[in-house]
Amino acid sequence: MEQYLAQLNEPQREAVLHKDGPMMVIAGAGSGKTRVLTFRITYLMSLGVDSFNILALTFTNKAAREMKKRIAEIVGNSEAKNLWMGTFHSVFARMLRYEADKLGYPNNFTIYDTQDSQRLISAIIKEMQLDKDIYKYKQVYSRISSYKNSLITVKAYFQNPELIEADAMAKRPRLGDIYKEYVDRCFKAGAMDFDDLLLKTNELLTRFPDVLAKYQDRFRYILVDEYQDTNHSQYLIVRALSDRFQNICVVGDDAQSIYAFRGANINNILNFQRDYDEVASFRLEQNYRSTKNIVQAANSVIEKNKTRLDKVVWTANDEGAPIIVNRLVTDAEEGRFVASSIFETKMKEQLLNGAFAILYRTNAQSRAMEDALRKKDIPYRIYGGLSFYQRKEVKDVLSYLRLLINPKDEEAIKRVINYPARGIGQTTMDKLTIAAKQYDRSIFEVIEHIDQLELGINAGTRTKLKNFVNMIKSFAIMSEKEDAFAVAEAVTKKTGLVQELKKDGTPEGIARIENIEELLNGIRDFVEGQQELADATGSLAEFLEDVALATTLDNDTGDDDRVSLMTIHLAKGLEFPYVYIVGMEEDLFPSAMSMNTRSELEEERRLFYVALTRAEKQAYLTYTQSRYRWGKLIDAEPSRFIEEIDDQFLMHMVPQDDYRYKPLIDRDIFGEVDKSKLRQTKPTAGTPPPSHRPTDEQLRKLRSIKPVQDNGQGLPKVMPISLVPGQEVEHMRFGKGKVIKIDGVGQDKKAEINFDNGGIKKLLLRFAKLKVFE
DNA sequence: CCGAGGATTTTTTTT
DNA sequence: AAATCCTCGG
Repeated sequence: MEQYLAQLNEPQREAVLHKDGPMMVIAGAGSGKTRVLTFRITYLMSLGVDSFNILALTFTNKAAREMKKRIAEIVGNSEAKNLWMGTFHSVFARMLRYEADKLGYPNNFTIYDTQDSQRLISAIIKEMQLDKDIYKYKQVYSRISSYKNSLITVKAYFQNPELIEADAMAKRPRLGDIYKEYVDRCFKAGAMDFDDLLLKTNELLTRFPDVLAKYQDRFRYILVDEYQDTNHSQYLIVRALSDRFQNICVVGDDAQSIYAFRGANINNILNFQRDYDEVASFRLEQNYRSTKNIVQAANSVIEKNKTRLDKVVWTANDEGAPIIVNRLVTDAEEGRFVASSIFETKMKEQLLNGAFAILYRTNAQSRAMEDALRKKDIPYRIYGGLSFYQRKEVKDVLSYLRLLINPKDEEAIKRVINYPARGIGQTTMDKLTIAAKQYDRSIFEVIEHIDQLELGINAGTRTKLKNFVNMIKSFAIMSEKEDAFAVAEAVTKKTGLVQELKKDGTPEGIARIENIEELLNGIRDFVEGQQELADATGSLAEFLEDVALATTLDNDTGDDDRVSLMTIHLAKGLEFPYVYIVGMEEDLFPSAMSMNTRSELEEERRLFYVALTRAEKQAYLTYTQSRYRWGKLIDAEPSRFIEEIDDQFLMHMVPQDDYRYKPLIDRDIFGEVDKSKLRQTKPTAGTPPPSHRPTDEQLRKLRSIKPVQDNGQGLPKVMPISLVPGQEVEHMRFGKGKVIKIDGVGQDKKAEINFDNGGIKKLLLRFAKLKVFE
């Protein structure tokens, strides 16, 4: 053990050696928190803590796998295997499988992914004959999702007049009814959506004290990584499980909280010390990842946020090069610049492609980068976007497999009952859906009894339906004897799925066949790989669960050398020597959707902080003057975040003044850049952030910034603002102002506001996110 | 019931 | 620009 402890710095060591009781580790970017977590777990085991009693919750399954591997190297594989480690979703899905019957679910329950959920909601809206322009399925979905993450069940919803009122005000009075129907349908289909995995875990632990006691006793030591990104539902699970032994260790960085949009509540980490008694708190502030320049630049950005814990990240690393900022004319040119810059650097420094990452705010930005990289023959890999398992052809095969495991799976049957086409159309499906509702059975069961029912379906179609059901049943029988791979292969052959694609003959069709083959290979690997593990059976059900909960990063084999392309969200926790942050433009980053409230803007800023701190040696920021958006050329302005970086850490490749009117300076963006033309911006006055370990005096000063309570979290968006004339308000764009009058009702409620420096404006309250002064 | 072709909409981020 | 939805003729 000593040899491992010697690898740690003082605060890291303290965090590892703290044994019992609640503890919080505030870990700055690049401060070695994974190392602390790993060593802490091995340390606990070295003290005799049984690996069965340790639960570690990570952000991706890949992170869990890697940590497990490293622990296995120290304590041996057989011990490491017993650790419960994974994402919240996968760990509790596993737990729910054991306990499903208590909640009335089959233990082979299906996990609906976002697409399944949205399709179901879409269908419900249609069935209820609601206006789809008012009840947009995506909005309804995210609404329901945020209810679930706040533990607002259907029952709780209908008991809460404020929520009902809020939805009614938003012209969606039937939202509660949709919610109810959605939950019922999921239940009947034996399906849980992503949010259910957490919600039902909460339900399980609350309703069954004996179950709670069992898991409390089992998980004596709980560690949670990326705690700043947990939502209320996750928070309650952790609270409940750690309640008995109080051995709860949370690790996180409030400055890297970037998932509020899916319910993450930054207050979970800000209030941790209030939630538990006698919290031991540790701060990891030394960054081992990046150059001084990058660390300080990032600090200068995050300082602009009001809501944060006191923490000063510093590094003993080299000064490093300034961050290079470049302006390009279009997004295509931006791509060419990045590609040629990567090419040059790679040649000059003799680097692998893996040393480079291109990060962007939205997935749509990857295209321009891809095109440029492909032209230069630079291998790359895109993470995120549409995942492999969500591609149509792959999902079709998976739907067949899901159906034979759980015939009640409504989304699966709707997807494949007529693909490949077998003469079962919408009319028939409508009849079946109505019958299923009427008899309170699944569609599959209705078809099984089709001859006893009078559904107005003609004999020919009935035969087709029965054939379909029999085919699925034959697969189910087969799966009792054969392994997952054999079954999957039979499915692709017997359903005529592959023939259908072969017939098509287009390049897309061929690519789709290849994807299906890849899926089959994946299943084979799974079957062969998993059977070595004691508790894994390599069953089809298990494979499907893995697939449903796989994060995009999880599938990364990393065995070939490529440039990485991904959104900044996905890049959290990763690091690369060279990082290109592209699309540094207003309305793109920060996103146009996130500039209405301070808390949203602060989240964007944290996102930028995350992006910058991914870089070890060199960061590049690029922006364009115009870019294609929705197929149209849009003018762009440089992001405010560029200005927020202290100038001394930047190097602009293009002069900043009069950029709109002057033609580009004489340089070849495809190749050489005339270095004499580069301008290092003059250092500005003011206190630069500490470049080496700060003195105590400096620390005290810097830490005197108090965290501000943020109330822009969780559900408050739901609440309509009630304004009266005379009230003082603040608007993100227009600043402070006074309300003159209010008119309109509900959705159309408008306020006339006199802004101090914007004049009189009429704003729809539904859109204008105003801050009200008391 | 099926598919082609046109109209419409979409972009924030993801387990 | 691309994906999805919708309509209409066969």
